[in-house]
Amino acid sequence: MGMDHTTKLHHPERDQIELPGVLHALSDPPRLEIVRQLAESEEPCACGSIKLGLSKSTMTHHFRVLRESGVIRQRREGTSKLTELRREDLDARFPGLLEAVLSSETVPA
Amino acid sequence: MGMDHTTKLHHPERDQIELPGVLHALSDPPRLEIVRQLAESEEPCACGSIKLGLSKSTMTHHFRVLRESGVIRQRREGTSKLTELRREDLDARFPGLLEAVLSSETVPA
DNA sequence: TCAAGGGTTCGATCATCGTCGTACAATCGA
DNA sequence: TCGATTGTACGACGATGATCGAACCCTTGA
Repeated sequence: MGMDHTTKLHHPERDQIELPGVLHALSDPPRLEIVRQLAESEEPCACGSIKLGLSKSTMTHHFRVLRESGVIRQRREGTSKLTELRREDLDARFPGLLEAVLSSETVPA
Repeated sequence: MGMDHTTKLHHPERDQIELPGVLHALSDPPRLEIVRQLAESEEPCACGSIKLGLSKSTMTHHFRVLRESGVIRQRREGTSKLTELRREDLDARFPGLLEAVLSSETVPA
């Protein structure tokens, strides 16, 4: 069976999550949409269940940006990869930020 | 005397302020610092009173990004230009966002 | 053992961005 | 009118970023 459940994926520690990095991660519409979908499901969500009409490699890129900035956490689960929002870490580090971002309209203009 | 007090500078209407644009504007450290300083003074502030060790043209660039994304408002006042945060518009559009951004540490790591 | 599903890596491409220096414009004070 | 102050416009340049296709890897199920 697989060892090392929280597989070798660079996740910053809570203290190392930087505001500019988070804001940059969230400033891209596809990534914002990913985050919204993760927020809605509230449960760890398979990477591939989020479809935005982008290629697989582009999705991998976006998930990496989100992960390395500290917005999401990912772990292997069998053949797929489970993704979830780092709500508690974000709330601890930047109180109110995630909620403010999530509560704004999806397609305002 | 000068006519047209709110001089010809593209400011988006409140309704047209977009979240990705705001997040992108705030994701750059120099711009974040500008916003913090504007928030501290709480009064319209001369462009040039904010010094970050960047060239004039770079500062102009950053002010434009902030203005066109709807984060700040600028108007001519004599020889200089007064800049202020669009607190009310931002709060109306994205409640809690500005406060969350401003209340986070300046140099955390 | 092998095939398939799910993700990653790599290189390429094209766009955007941050920064600068120089030149320019506009306003006010002397 | 002149000069000083203040900010803008214009390229330019290097860095970063978003996107893709193709090749590859890893796990599971047959």
